[in-house]
Amino acid sequence: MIQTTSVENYLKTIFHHAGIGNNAVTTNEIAASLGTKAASVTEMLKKLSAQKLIRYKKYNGVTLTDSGTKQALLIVRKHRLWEYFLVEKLEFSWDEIHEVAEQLEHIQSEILVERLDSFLENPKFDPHGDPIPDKKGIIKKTDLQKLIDVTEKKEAIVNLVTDQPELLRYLSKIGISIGSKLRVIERNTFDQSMLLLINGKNKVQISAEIAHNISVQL
Amino acid sequence: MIQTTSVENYLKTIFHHAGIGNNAVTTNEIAASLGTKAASVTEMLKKLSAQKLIRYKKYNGVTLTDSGTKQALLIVRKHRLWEYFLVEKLEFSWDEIHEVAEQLEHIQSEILVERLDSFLENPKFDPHGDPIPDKKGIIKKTDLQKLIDVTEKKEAIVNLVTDQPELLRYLSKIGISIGSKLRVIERNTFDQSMLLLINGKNKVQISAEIAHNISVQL
DNA sequence: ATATATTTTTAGGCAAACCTAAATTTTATT
DNA sequence: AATAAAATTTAGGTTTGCCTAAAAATATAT
Ligand SMILES: [Mn+2]
Ligand SMILES: [Mn+2]
Ligand SMILES: [Mn+2]
Ligand SMILES: [Mn+2]
Repeated sequence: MIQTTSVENYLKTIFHHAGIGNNAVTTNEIAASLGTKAASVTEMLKKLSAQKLIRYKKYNGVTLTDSGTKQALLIVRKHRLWEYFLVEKLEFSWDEIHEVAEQLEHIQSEILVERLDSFLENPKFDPHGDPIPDKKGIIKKTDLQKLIDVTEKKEAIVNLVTDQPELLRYLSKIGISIGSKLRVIERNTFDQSMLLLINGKNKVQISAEIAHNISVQL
Repeated sequence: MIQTTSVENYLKTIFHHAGIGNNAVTTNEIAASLGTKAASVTEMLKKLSAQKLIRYKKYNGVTLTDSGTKQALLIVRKHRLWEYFLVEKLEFSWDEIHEVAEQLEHIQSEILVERLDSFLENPKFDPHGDPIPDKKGIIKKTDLQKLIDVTEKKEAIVNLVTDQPELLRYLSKIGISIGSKLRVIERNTFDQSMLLLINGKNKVQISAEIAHNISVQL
């Protein structure tokens, strides 16, 4: 079944908020995430439920069904493939791509997705380090840990950052990108901020807020 | 001003039907072209007119204003750039691209269009031979003539074909593509059908209907 | 010139997706 | 357990873009 852009955005939002455990997602979370009001969300949840894309019991939040998950994964696949395309082929920077990918992810054409995937040589991660689901919706999972949890003196490689333009521009400014080698020189126990050595060159102090949005591999 | 997909499709349709002279386009023509009803068109014409995208006087058809033309040209530019991309980069065939381009043409991002144009190395014609307007909306005009008007014994190069999937598949089947060299061996004066020699190799008989949809350069 | 046919517009409705305000249910606090 | 607060749902509207049926205007044919 072909869905409207709106339905696709609801599915994607529920998918992202449910996390790996497919936990129940609340009406308010969805509303906040989509920039709509709770009343509008309730209305849409009834429609999604009628289509068996979600399990919905009044006042109890929602979970995606297998069908809903499958559709959400396809949208995520398209979003991330397009982001990869924009960076690798069209020379966009990583903070410019999300908004455009939000539009491109809704283009309906199976052949387009598969040809794009081939053209890009089947990338496994998007420019922010998020895994790209394969045609069947399977996501490669890597074991990452948040930079905020890395102990003093340890070294780590940046593998994933949160896709938020402001954060991304800031990271670019201080010289952090996917693949950067970080050494945690010092952790401030008061505010959780940390002093980093980036690629063995520059020392930079980052807030806990920033450290929460960077994931690394030791 | 950002327009809805629907408004963009109306502008594009009016643009295509108005032709080079910016002739008035009728309500029924638009309805037929968009697969909507005349009543819906009338309603939309009022909105376009209120936005000064068209000149509209009841019962008199419409013409695009400069602003309307400019917007239509941008959509046409995007449509044709995406078609070029699909064929040249993603290995689509010329009959598979129109529907996808109908969706892609509505992606709103100026930077995307310009980066795509650069990535494709500023193509001047799409896969059917239609000229791609440049950033300013300027279209390269070539002097072509319809194959139906080519006199017996003459040779001509195929430069443009109508973007209709069924026609395109048929042309592929009989070996006609952009750049093919055609010799008009014989014209049937009864039904206007013609016998062609394609690239000096194959002889093929085509109907007047087909000949109307091929344009050539002598 | 009048009658007929065609085109276009108007009037009244519908579905999708949003909204605000009010009612209801659930959760948290005393 | 009763009350207050927060979350969710319901009720009633709005806008966009479509529809059918009827009315009005224009074009065509006798
Ligand atoms: Mn993104
Ligand atoms: Mn989206
Ligand atoms: Mn096309
Ligand atoms: Mn379109």
